[in-house]
Amino acid sequence: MSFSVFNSMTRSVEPFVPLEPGVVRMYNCGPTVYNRPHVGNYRAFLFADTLRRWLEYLGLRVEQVMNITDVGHLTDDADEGEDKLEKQARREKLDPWQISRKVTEQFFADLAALGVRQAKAYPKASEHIPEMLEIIEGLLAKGHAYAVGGNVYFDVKSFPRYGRLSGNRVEELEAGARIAVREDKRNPEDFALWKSDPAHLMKWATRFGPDGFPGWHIECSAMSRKHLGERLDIHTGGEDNIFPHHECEIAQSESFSGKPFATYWMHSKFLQVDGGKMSKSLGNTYTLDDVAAKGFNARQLRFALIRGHYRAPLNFTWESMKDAASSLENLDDLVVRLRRVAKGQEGAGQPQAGLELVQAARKTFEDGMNDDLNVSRALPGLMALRAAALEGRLGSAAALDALEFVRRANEVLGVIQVDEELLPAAIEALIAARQAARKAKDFKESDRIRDELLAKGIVLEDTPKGVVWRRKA
RNA sequence: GGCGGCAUAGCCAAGUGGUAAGGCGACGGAUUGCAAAUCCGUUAUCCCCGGUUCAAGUCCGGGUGCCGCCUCCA
Repeated sequence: MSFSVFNSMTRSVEPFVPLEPGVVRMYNCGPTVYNRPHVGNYRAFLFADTLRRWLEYLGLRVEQVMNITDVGHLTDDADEGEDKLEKQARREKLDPWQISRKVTEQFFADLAALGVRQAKAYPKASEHIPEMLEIIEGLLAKGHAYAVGGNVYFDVKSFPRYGRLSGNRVEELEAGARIAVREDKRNPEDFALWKSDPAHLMKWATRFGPDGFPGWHIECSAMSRKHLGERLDIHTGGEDNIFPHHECEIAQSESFSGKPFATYWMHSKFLQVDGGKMSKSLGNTYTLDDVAAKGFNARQLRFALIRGHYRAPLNFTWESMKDAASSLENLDDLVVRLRRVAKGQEGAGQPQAGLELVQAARKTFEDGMNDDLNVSRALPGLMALRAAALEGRLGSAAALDALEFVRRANEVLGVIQVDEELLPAAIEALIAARQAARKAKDFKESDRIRDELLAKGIVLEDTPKGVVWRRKA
């Protein structure tokens, strides 16, 4: 079975075939850095990371680029529309550049904590103004855009395919318009490539005027072109990006280059919280710190966010967070068990026993991931392996094979504790002291030591073959 | 009003028309110095109403509910 993905453009699952064999050029819509990202944002970024990791598992080289939008978007389309970065800057009494720098650093720190692999580049909108202007000039020259005063608009009527991605029809958009139409646009659905406003703080002087700044969509067209070329294999984003953002990107990029922009459009579903929407007013836009305050680490959050299918709504609750943590603990335990079987400390007598179970587990995992990154379908492969290990159906050679597989699977999941941890000598001594106390039937002392270890996060299990320890999640 | 997605056990969540994966939790039993872990067992008329079919969670029609977009929120 080969890798298939759901393409938002065709609304169907298609086999994934890169333009150039062996290489995938992928552009991920990144954050607007005016506010620290929250669990909802992480879901979208973890989806992109999982996709990249799966492509790498399949042996493809992934050229991944994620943009950092550090030029403020207007909060609305009216003339006095305020931009998010500038609004936040005023709130914090900083200038917008300081805000974007601060939030960008925070964003990278969060990604690192979540175990997200680094993209090839994280281009910033503010550093690609010339590239944007090049496209704008090109669109003007080709008659796809027009300048009015200090503003430049894309002429949507010049691009008949506009609306294909979102399924929106221009006529219907007009009917539903709720924003006062700017009088300088030829048509209400035209969107800005470049705007001018003397009151704007982040601005650049061009032939259109001294106080200009880019429209929202142009940055992605410019930066993807610069870092990945005119044609992309995959373009991702949250489902909210489909319209207008991606629709406009397609119009600009394809009108400019005359080539198809991205082959596959992939969008992740919004995260729900407590069965409803996540919003600042409800106070449920949790950050990594909020999650930590509830006693969960980033690894557990990563697992909670990737274990559902990226295209299905995922309901985030503290209970589901706890479930995920417990489930993950068992995956960690799987590795520990396999290691013991591989060392011959337990398991089936025949080293080769259960090799076919490992093969089946691998197939379950790969079939699931190949099916449009269906992590929920893939995970039972690992769980089945744990059951096999517990039931003593694996021999040492099979366990070794299984360990290898789990290690590889975790290159994709990025959540399992696969490396063997050695305990500090002081802890080892405590375990030995407890064993001595138990032998002497001094259970009061042995239980005291067990509690002491538990407080240090070490759980002891007395198996028929002796005591084993594991780290409490 | 227009476009799109979703609805499966207490909770999370798979499911390719052929008789409901997996996880978390709960309950009963075994095991244990007590626990933990583990083992055995129990835990779903698949949102509602019609229809197609030998057969529907899966297809079709109609409801209901939730989510997203409709000019700058992943």
